[in-house]
Amino acid sequence: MAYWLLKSEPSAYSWDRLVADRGTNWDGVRNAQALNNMRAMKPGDRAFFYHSNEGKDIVGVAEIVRGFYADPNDKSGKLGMVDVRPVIAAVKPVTLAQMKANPELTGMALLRQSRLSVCPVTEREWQVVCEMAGLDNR
DNA sequence: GCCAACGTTGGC
DNA sequence: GCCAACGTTGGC
Repeated sequence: MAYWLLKSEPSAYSWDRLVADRGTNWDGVRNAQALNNMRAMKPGDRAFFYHSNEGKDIVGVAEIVRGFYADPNDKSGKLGMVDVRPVIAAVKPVTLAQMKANPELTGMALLRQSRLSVCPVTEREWQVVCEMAGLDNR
């Protein structure tokens, strides 16, 4: 199983909305690198849900329930989406500042490439952040 | 194929 | 609101 991080501005689509919707199609991604990360996603993979701009914190864990598939509205054939569902909210949201301050997380893609909206997360990083979030390695 | 100009994201 | 760090576009 692989681990990921999905960014969303809460004003555009928040964790609360994901919970209320019980899941959503993660579409609208245009960046090539982010799309490549999405192509590598498989059902069962887990992803942190990160609020950008407002909050700047990881607020929950989501699960990939359907791997990458083409966006039917995209003529270029390059765009696509995955389906996600909420798993559990963070007991304690983990802020960007906290992650930056943790020496174990200096290599995190989120910190190295601030503009990448779909980031890979290593198993070690996943464990560390879960612990910070008050989630016992979920 | 290079690179300047421009647009976008997202932290501060 | 500003700006750094990208990505994209288009002229050459």
